[in-house]
Amino acid sequence: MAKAGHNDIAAQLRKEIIDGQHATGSVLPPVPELAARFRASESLVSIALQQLAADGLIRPERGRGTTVTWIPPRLHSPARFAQATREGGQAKGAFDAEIKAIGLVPTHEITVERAAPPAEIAELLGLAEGQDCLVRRRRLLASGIPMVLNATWIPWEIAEGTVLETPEATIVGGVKSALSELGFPQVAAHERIEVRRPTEDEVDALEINLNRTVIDIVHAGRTAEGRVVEVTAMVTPAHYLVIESDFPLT
Amino acid sequence: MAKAGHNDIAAQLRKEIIDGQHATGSVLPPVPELAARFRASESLVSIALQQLAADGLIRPERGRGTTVTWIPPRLHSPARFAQATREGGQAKGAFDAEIKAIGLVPTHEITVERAAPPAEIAELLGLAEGQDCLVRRRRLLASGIPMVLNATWIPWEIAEGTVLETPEATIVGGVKSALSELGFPQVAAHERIEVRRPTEDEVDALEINLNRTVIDIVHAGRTAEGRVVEVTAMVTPAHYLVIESDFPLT
DNA sequence: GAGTGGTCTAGACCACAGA
DNA sequence: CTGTGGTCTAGACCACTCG
Repeated sequence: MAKAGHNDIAAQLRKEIIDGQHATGSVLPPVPELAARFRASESLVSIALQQLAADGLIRPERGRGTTVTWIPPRLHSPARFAQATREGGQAKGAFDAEIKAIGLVPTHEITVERAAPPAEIAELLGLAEGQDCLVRRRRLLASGIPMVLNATWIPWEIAEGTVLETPEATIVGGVKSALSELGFPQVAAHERIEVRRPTEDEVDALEINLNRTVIDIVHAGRTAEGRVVEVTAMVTPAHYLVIESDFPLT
Repeated sequence: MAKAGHNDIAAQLRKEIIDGQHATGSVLPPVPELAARFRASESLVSIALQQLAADGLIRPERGRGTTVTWIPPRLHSPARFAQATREGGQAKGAFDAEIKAIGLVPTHEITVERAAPPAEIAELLGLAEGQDCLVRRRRLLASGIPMVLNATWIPWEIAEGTVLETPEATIVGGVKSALSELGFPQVAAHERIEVRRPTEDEVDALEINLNRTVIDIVHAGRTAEGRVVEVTAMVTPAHYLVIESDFPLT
């Protein structure tokens, strides 16, 4: 291997990982070994590894080594995230299927709690200060690698004492169906997609590098009367998602 | 200023820039000065500056200094990129208005040429190998800072000899209206949104850091017969864009 | 304790812009 | 020629994991 800069080292390793020479879950050679291979200092190799970590290809851990965390084909929402959440059961099923298809093991963590929504969510829901929500939080993982953070906020007065409080398992038909049966059928939705740096909480929950970018999708569903009865916020590391949609032109 | 790590230095400078202590277009203090201020080595400051450059807040240039390139409020597409391109004239106007509103000067570069589409575009347009397109490329800048790269591909057999070949100025009513008048009214569109690392060409054209992420939106408009007559690819550095959309739930 | 990655420094050297 | 940022090194030191 000829003398290389940190961009070259990163590019070469990136290529090798994507080409499958380092399987997801395997451990890269230690830094001193890579340094020898590329005839570069260990500092240089470290910088290259940080770059790959920012892309989500690897996860270096002190004392343990550098694990490959690349998820080969991108997770994509064939129709659109909206459509996926529309049918809760299927959304879970779709995630499971996509992860299984690439040979990884999908897992889910679901928590349900009562909490005050952040200002942005409260505004979308038209809630005043002090009005709580039911929050359904989900964390989706592929073979232990966190891939998606998902939080659905529903006004407490709507959700209290209903099936929505069920934490375990997926609500059959999804949150939107459940809300519909409770008398709040949704007819339209608004979505806001943003690409940004992760918050500290997201860095922890998604176990990602500080320099990774995330996609933040905020989805608000409203009834025929115009009331927003559900806001779902999804955060996922940027390179995991391709969004596709079809729509009519007027 | 207490002793700081590179993340601290980057965070502090980021805060100062966003708070307006360093105006867009101004030049940051030189590296040795910042190093003294933060009681850190120059190498450390360099790393911090690279981090900010990857976020698009600054553009360090050898010999010249480090220019602040932050665009304060985010450029956002109120309805959706699709809607903006639908009305070409207005899209240009909307960009101009948003840039002017934050005190910067919008400029445009438009080129029109005949070229072979890349494989992905050709497939969307249903073109065989060797069939050319008319390409209308636009580069939108705010006070000299490139913000958007835009390429519209139209099959040559449709565009040849029409108003679409007009390079200067915006086609009144936009490309979609022009196509409609040529007998190809569009009734629906497909969009694919992806967040990724920039290509080398994009790094040059957008004058961005290698580590910056870009948003890539590919928009395909089709007629009632199902023929795709126009594909528009838009690339913009990630933090410049917030996408919003409204749609019905069925 | 040995080996992992993470951070930082001091300094060398380079590429480039501008007076 | 001076000052700018960019890259790289060698090595010190640290935090962590695992046997």
